[in-house]
Amino acid sequence: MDLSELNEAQKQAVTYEGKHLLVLAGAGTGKTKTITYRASYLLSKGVPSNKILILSFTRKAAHEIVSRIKNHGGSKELKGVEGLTFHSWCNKLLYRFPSIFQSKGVQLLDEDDQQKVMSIVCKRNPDAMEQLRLNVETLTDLYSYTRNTKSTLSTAITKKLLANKTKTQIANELIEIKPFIETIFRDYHQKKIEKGYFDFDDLLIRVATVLERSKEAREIIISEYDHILVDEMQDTNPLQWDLLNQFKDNTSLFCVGDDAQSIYAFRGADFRNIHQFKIRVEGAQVVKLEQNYRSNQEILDVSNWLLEKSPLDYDKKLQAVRGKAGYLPTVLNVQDEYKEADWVSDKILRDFHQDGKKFSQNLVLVRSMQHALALEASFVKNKIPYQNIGGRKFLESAHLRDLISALRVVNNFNDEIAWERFLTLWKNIGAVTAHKIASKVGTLNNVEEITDLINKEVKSQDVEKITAILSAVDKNRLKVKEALLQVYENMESTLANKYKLDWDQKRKSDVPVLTKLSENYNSIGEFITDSILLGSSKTDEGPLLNRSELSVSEKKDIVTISTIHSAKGLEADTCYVLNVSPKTFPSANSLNSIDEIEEERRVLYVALTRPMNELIITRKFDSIYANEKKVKDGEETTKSEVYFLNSLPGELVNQEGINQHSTRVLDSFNIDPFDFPDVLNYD
DNA sequence: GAGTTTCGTATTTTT
DNA sequence: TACGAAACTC
Repeated sequence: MDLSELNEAQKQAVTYEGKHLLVLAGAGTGKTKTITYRASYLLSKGVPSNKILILSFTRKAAHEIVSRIKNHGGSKELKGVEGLTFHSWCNKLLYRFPSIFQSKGVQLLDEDDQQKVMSIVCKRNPDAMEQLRLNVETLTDLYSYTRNTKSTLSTAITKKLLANKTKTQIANELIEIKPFIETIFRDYHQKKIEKGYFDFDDLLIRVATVLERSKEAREIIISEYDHILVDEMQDTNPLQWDLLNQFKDNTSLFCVGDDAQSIYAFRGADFRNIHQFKIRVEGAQVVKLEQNYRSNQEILDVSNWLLEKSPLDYDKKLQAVRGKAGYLPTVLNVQDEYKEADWVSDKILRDFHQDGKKFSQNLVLVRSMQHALALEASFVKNKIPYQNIGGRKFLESAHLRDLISALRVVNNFNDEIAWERFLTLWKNIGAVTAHKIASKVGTLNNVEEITDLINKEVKSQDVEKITAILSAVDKNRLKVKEALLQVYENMESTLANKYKLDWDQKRKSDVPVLTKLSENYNSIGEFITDSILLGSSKTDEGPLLNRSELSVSEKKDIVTISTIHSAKGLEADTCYVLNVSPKTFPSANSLNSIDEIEEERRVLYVALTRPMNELIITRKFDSIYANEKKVKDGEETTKSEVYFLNSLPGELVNQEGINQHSTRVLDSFNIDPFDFPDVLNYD
C-alpha cells in the first residue's frame, strides 16, 4: 500500500501496531486522510472489511470517510466497511439482534415526535408545569442531556438551567424544582414504555445497558469487530464512551479528535473522552498531527489569535505548511443582512466571471440557518446555484411528515403521535377529535375496525379520503412506494391547501423524491425507521439517496451554504463566515457560563479554519450600538460586552465596508474583553 | 361553549 | 414551524 502521501506523524498513526491509539489532530492536519488510510491499511493487512467499524457523530462525516476509502482503495472488499453514526450503528444492532436487545417492534421517535410526547406528558401534569415555568423544549433538552452525560438529575439541572446562579441560589432552586422535573421525567419514561416509543438516546442506552448487564450478549456483540475507528472523538459524550469502553478488551480503538473543535457540549459531548484517553485505556498511545495543509498562514494567524484569547489552554498553534499567501483575510462591516447578501453574491459572481472560480469553491458558513435567509434570496435573484447543509432536513419537512404519518398509523396502531398528525390534517378535525380517536385505536386489531370507528365518530367531509388512505396502506404494507402513491393521491388537495403559500413552487416537487426514496424498501416499518434516523437532507449523499441514485447534485457546480456545526471536516477555497457580530458570537443565548462561551469560541474557530485561500468574515456594525438595548433586570450589561472580535489586532485583517461610521465602529471594538476567571478546573 | 381555524410572533447548533 | 390568543362555526 502506498503511504508516500503521508507525513511522518500520519504514517506513524496509520501503521500503528499497538492496540489502542488516540490521534490528536488540529484543524486541516489531515484527520480524515489519516482515518481513511488507516482503514485501507488494515484492509491491506488482511483484516476482513466487516470487522472494521467507522463511527462518527454526524451522518455527513461518517459517509465522507467511507466514500474516501472507496476512492483510494477501489477494490470490492471495501464495500463491507461500515461507516455509521453512533445512532445508526446502535439501531442496526437492535435490528439485527432483537432478542438480545429486546427491541422488537419499537417505534423510533425523531426530535419533533419526542417533543410531542413530552408535551403530552407536560399537559397531564399541569401542577408541575405551573411551578416550573419551563417550556417543553427545555425539558426535552434537559432529559436528553442528563442521559447523554450520565449525570445525576441535580447536576444536569445545575448545569443546564442554573448555570449563572450562586451556590445558595442553586441549592434553593434545586430543592424547589427538582421534584417536579422528576415527576415529569418519570411520567415520560412511563409513556414511552406504554407506547413502545424509542427516542434517539434510547438507541444508545439500550445497547449500552444490555452490554453492561449481560456477559453473553457482550461476548457476541464485541466479537463482531476487530477495529473501531472513531472520528470527531471530541464530540462523543459519556454515554458513547460507555459504549466504546465495552469493546476495548477485544477490539482496537483508533480515535481521532481535536479538543479545539469540540462544539457539541450542549448535547453532552465531553472532551475528557480525549484528555483522559490514555488514563482510561491501558497501553494507549497518542500521536499528534500539527502541520496544517489546508490554509495559508494569514488565515491560521486569525484562528490562532482566537484560541489564544481563550482562558482555556488549548496548547495549539497551527503552522501552515504552505506558508504565507501575501494577503490578509477580510473583515467586512455591513449595515444589514441584505447588504451583506448583495456583497457576497457580487463577489461570488465576480470571481466566477473574472477569475473562472467555480461556484463549488465557495463555502458560506452561518451560525444558524436563519442567518442565511437573506443570502438565499439574493442567490435566487442572482441565479447563483446553491445547496444547504444543516438546518431542517428533507424528511423533517412538514408536508413529507404528513405523508409518512399515514404509513406510521397503519404500521403501528399505537402510534399516538402519528395519529394526531394524520387526523388533524383533515377538515373539521382538531386536536380534541384526533386525541379521542388516537386513544381508542390502540386496542383495535385491524384496519377495518379502525375505519369503522372513524366512520362512526368523526364528522368530517374528508372521512372517505381518510378511510381510503388507511385501507390502501394496509393493502400495500410490503410495497412502500405503492402505499405512498395512494396516500398522496388522496392527500394532495389537502396538502396543497394546507401549504398554499409555497406548495406549487416548492413542496410539491419533494413528493416524487420521497416516492423514489421509498422504492428500495419492501417493508413500511423499515422505511419509517430509516426516514427518521437518516433524516437525509435533500442534497445529502447519505445512504438513502445513494440507494436510489439520486445524488445528482454533487456533480453540479454549486455554492454550499452550511451551518458551522455541519461544516466540520469541510474545506473550500473561499469561505464566507457570515454575521460574526456581537450577540451572535457568542450567541446571546449562550452567555450563562464560561463553558458555554468557550464552546461558542470553538464554533467560530471551526468556521475560521475551513478556508484554503480566502477568508471573509462579515459583521453587522449597527448591532454593536444595540448593545445597550434591552438590559434585563439591569443584570446583563457586562454580558453584552463579550464579543470575540473585540480587540482583533488590525494587522491580522483587512477591514472593508467602513464608511462615515468607521471611527465609531472601531472605537467600540476596544471595549475591554469580558473578565474571565483565569483558572478552570475541568475535572 | 366546545371545538376548529386563523393569525401574529419568535426561532441555535445535531442524532 | 409551533405556539397562543382571538375569531369563528356548529
